[in-house]
Amino acid sequence: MHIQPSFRVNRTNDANAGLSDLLTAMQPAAVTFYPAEATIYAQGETAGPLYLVEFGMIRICRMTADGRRLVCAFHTAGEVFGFEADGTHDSYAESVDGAGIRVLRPSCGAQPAGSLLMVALKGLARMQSHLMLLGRRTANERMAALLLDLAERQGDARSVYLAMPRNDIADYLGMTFETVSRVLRALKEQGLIRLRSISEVELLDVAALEAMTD
Amino acid sequence: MHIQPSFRVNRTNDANAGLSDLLTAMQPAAVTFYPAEATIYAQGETAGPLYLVEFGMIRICRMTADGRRLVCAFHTAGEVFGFEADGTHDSYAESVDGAGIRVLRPSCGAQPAGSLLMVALKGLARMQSHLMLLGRRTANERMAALLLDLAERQGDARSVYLAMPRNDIADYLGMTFETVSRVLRALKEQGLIRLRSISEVELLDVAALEAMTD
DNA sequence: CGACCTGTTGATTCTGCTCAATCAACGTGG
DNA sequence: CCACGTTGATTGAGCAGAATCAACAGGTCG
Repeated sequence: MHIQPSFRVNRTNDANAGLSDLLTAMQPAAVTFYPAEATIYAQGETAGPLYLVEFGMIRICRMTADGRRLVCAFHTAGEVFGFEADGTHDSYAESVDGAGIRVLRPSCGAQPAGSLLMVALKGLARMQSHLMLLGRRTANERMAALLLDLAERQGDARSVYLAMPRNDIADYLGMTFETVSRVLRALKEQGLIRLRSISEVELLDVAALEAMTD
Repeated sequence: MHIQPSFRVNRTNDANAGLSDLLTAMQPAAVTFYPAEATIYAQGETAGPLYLVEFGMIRICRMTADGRRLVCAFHTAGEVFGFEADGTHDSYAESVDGAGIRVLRPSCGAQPAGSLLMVALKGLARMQSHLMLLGRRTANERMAALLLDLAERQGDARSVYLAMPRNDIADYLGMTFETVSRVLRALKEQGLIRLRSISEVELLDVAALEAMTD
């Protein structure tokens, strides 16, 4: 069966596929700096533009009525966030460690829907993995998956920098920060990782970690 | 701040928003019938067209290497599935109870990216709720959320028909089918629901169920 | 009727949570 | 410089919710 270009997606599966198209279609605005813990948009706020991370780390969160929080996603340099199906944000975005954000305004003539779709589809794929993580994986497996994911995004297969505190990791992995501590210790005692510092993890056995995530 | 039409989304927030646009842009093919348990596409298969559910129910699944399954989504009449970020499906789709599916082929002249994006964004929103469900809700709350979701999609606020077996429900909610049974019993004993039959649930206290989901 | 499949229920185990103490790293102010 | 308070991380003890293991009931189909 044949598919149209609008369906077909870039075979070159680099992390920034579609991004260059998107940028040429947008008028890049200036970079705004958001200090640590600063809010980029709030839950319930009217949605509008998209945001491109230039540097630093961003978390997308949701909160239940009684205060339980889930971190839906972390975003680092080169990633786009701010999609919303209806007019309002049903999640909120905050800077984790101080981040530079560029607002993407659609330029008049261009039709960015194609590249937008591609970025949205990447988000879908990422979320599906996250779903599997939360629904069908143990605490150890979840941590292994996060470490490998971060390592890949940082372009370093051996060492991972944890820009976010334990609390954020816990809310991303669907557990408590105490369990995050314990799981890190467990992985350490299995010889899979080493804790260089509180926010620097050395991956000693990448193969074993990957075996835990599938 | 002003946003472009391509960003703006239909304010009339009916379930089928964007679908009519999509259908006019596509050449609707004939409806294919998939019997219960039939595979629509497999994990690892090359992705191509999109699929529109005409009747019946579809499940989108993922499987870990050691056989743990997660149902990422259920789709009923009027919903579109089959999106994939890269060229291959990293999930698989099956008919739950016998379903009619229409393959959507992009027509040559049209530019379906806009309506496609809208459908994809709806999928994103739905998945985010599912993430919260799996990450931060108890078994009872998860079941309440599913019941309300199905009731809304069936257009009936009082009664829900469960087209899928307990096993599918369990894998959608990230638990075991035994727990599904127990949770249904717990909700029944709390006077929130009534089990008309094995696959028919009457919602006795919608307000209380909604209070459990936020 | 018997085999089988789905669903329910019970008993027990176990993973991860709750509650709580401790510790290290900082920043502040006397 | 040191005492103090704060915050984030680690660790421990006990507990709870859901999983696992197992038995059993009800329906369907050969």
